[in-house]
Amino acid sequence: MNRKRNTTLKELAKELGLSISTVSRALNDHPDISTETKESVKILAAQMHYVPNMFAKGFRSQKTNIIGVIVSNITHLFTSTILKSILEEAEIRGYRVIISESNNNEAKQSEMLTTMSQFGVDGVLMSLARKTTYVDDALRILNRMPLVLFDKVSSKIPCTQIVINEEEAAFNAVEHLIGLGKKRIAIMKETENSYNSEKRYAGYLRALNQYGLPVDEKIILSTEDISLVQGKRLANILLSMKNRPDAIFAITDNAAIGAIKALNKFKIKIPEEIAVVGFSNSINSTIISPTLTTVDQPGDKIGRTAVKYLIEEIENPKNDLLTKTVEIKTNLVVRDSSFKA
Amino acid sequence: MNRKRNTTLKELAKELGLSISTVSRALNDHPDISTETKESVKILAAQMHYVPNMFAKGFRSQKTNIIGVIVSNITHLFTSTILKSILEEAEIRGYRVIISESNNNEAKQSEMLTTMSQFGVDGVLMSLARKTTYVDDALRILNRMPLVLFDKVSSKIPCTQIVINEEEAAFNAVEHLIGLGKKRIAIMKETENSYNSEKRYAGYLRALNQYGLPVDEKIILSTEDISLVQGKRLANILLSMKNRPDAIFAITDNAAIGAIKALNKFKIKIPEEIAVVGFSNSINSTIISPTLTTVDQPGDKIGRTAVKYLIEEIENPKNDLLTKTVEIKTNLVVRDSSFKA
DNA sequence: CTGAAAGCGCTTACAG
DNA sequence: CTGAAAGCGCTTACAG
Repeated sequence: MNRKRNTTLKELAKELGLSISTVSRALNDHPDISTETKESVKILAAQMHYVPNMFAKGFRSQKTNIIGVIVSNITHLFTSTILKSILEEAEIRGYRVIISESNNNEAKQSEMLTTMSQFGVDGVLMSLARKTTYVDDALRILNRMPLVLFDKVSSKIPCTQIVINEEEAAFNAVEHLIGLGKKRIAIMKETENSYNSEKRYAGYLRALNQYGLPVDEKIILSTEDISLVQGKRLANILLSMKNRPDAIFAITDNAAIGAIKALNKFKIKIPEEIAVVGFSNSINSTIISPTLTTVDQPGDKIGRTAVKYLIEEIENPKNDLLTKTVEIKTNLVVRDSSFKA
Repeated sequence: MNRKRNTTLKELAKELGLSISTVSRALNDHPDISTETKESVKILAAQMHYVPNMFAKGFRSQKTNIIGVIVSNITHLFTSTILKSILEEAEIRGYRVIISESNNNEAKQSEMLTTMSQFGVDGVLMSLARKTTYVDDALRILNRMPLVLFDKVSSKIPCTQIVINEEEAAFNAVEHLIGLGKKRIAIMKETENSYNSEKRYAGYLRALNQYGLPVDEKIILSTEDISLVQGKRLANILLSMKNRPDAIFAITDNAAIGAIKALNKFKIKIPEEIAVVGFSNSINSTIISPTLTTVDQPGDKIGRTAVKYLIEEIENPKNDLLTKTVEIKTNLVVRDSSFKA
């Protein structure tokens, strides 16, 4: 079949008996052009369904109005919520978005950065792949365009970073458990020292210290992949102890839900015998029984803030490299898994 | 700060004392160029971190290798699963992806189509906004580039459409309930006649007919927004009947889960008194208690298939407009909400 | 085997 | 108020 080509400035110009320059200016509301000319040009443009070719435009002006976004896994609700707000906020500000997934693969992530650069995006938003150690590509990108990190960040990359108040959020969660009278609070965290896991662990320790509770290594559990299955497994370990904990703080909802499933199986009363608190406020936290107390991370706000800072840097390139860290406040959502009946 | 610009062919050419043409050809492995020249060009290109400017390239060749994707809501797991596979499959085939959300807003959807066209994407993948009636913009796009619809489709748009076997899937689900000995099966569906809801309803009716069960309008419930809350509400209506159903087929997992929550509240035994089957195999279906029997929609396969057909049409534009409908098979996942103990 | 030149669709400094 | 011309970075038919 024969595809129609898009209408071009040239065709409009020919049709109107004007020059391409004039048509271009008329469409862009240049003050030099007379109102009547503008009028007639716009009418014909609408009639012929003229849409400017953004490639030509961006190519010419060295500005594409495209933002590149790199995340590890788009199917995580937290991630897709952030993406949704990025799409919305970017669109409001006149930018389009190209999304890539690294799948937590560092090599892939580097490759995506290169691709972004090929496409001449005006800036990049990125949440780092787990265990990212090689940051040279990110640094090279940073030399060419603004880069803003969010959620999974790294101090090795001197750029604006948008995070939640991880430490404080964890502190609040544990403090809440202490407020319920819990004295032996286990934690389920990640083995490797991801930014997020480390901060949450720090908040846990601070809460115990501040309220004079002993820190017991035996109930500080770590796992590589902090998933539902691992939550179950770790909960079973806790249940097998003579000196069981009376509360569990899991640094992800999935692990917390796995723990609840394990506790339910053994008919442990939640929260009376063991209270459980998660982190993320995923949908599942309202589906599980009992419903899960958890930290709500405002993905929406994270996305919008990241876009705001990135576009600010794109449009005001005068600023020097700034390593600003922006903390977004979270909220503890108390539900049945920790509610003192 | 001073951003570095990307290295260009011109710079490479100057450095090497070659013409731009030769450098371009060397990089593209043109047969005319000598091995040594290619070698030296490629070495310098790597050293100087040369990345081709895709804008210039696409602009010149009238091919961007970008696919536009329009979905209604990226945060639905089913949608993000499809998107994930679209990203993967497109990348394998050398395409990048621009994603837009319509938020089920028809005007927004039209706008997105125009934007896609502005960016000169090579083709568009789209899942229609609910209640889409105005298809002129889609038809215009179709005149300019290949368009493939998936999931939410419309017979008004003559293009390749990727769907699941909605009718058969619903038939199988209801047949399964009948196999358990259920004789009075309620359905929760959508008020408006979306493609998906209609097909599932048709499957429901066919199963009842085929097994000689009466169709009772009173237990055929419709709602505009087939959500968890609505599922609860409709379940309460069913429970208030003198002649209660012994099974519920909800055309979405959310509604099914809402129903289960309502039944749990009234201590109705699931599946003995009332069995429940949903549709989607969302994560929640394994979190709810009892776990939910549901139709697994292979989002992954839908995405890959859509990309495959679209790129096929992009790269072989000779084919005439073809209204092919591709059906992806689904699977009934039987869990506790319908398992005869 | 290599180069000069045109051109993709647009914007914009320059000239009138 | 309008137009001719250059140029963004690349590819490719044409010439040698």
